[in-house]
Amino acid sequence: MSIVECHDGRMSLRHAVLGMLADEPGSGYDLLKRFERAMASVWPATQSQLYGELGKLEAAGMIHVLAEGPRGRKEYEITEAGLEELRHWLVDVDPGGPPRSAGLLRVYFLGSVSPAQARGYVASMGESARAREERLHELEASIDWGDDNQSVYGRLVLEWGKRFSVMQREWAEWAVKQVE
Amino acid sequence: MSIVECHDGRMSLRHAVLGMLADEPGSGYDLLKRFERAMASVWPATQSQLYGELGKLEAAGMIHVLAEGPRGRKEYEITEAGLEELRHWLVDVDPGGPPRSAGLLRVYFLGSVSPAQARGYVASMGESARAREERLHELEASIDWGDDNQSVYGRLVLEWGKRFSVMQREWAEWAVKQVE
DNA sequence: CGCAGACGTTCCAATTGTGACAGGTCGAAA
DNA sequence: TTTCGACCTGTCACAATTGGAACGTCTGCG
Repeated sequence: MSIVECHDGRMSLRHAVLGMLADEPGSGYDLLKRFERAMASVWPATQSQLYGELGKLEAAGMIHVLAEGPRGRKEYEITEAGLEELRHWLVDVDPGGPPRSAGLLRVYFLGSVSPAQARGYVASMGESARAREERLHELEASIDWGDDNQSVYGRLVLEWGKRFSVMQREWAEWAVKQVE
Repeated sequence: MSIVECHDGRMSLRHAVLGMLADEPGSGYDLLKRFERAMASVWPATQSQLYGELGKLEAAGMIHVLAEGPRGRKEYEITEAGLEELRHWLVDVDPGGPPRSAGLLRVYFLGSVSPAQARGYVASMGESARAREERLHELEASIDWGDDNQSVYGRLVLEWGKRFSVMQREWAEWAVKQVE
């Protein structure tokens, strides 16, 4: 049982960090910013988690300190072992079904409130989907897309978000009519 | 600060339990079965969680023991306070954006593996979506839908699942072409 | 009878996520 | 010069989630 245990269960944060560092080295602070900017809607992370993970990853030899900056800044770089772990995670599939959704859970129980309230709730789901749709369109327009990997795969994720939002909005419109 | 604190943060399991009991009284074991059958893909729960929540909910006065059965079986029923809490949760909206998705997270980092592998991964996402699509269609056919609340709102959730699966499959088909 | 298997509850240990807090360094503007 | 905001690292306590083990009770069956 080596340090690189095969905890095949979740812990995707670890891989999120590895993935960001695989793209480009950076400090914990950098990663925090990158998480906020690019992945807030896919995999939010707090500072506590990030620094904790960085410490564990370094101990496990998956990343190492590339350089130290002004204020104790530690710039991390992914190691060969880290890259291997990342690829292993990416290839050994089984993303495990759709994740839990508090929004949908609520729909199950809408029988406990009045039809009018239920309709209101579903409508608000549609509205928030529409708002997300707009935000994503703006985001798309504000980024200058290149041909690098990050652009290609980032575009894939963005497109997914757009399609998801459209689906949710259309579903909500349909659902409002059903609750009558 | 009453027992019914306003921990507005998550903890949807509590409300999932309340929702199930609002629909129909039952024991922990019953709920476990119902969770497996109806909500496995929306909000999975384990026995540890269920029994724990039941204890806390009883202590908080949101449910009470309706009857005791053969093997120490305790059949719970939701109380007025519990119903109120459930409705409060349903109405005080803000479901909080789309949840984290390990599947999408991976897409971000596909630049770390070969295009062929990336294409393979995206294709597998499409395939699993297609499989889910089929399962849901079978599920739909196997249920005899009535006009009760459970049927109406259950149908809404099912439809959401179907649309989600279709979206994901179509996205995957599109994405495979992009990775070239 | 004896026992497999469903029923039913309870406890525990480990991991992960959240939010607040504590502290230190640097650059630039007032 | 002082002060402020951005930078940068870390720790703590708590809640939520997961997974498994332990343990007793009833029912049906050979």
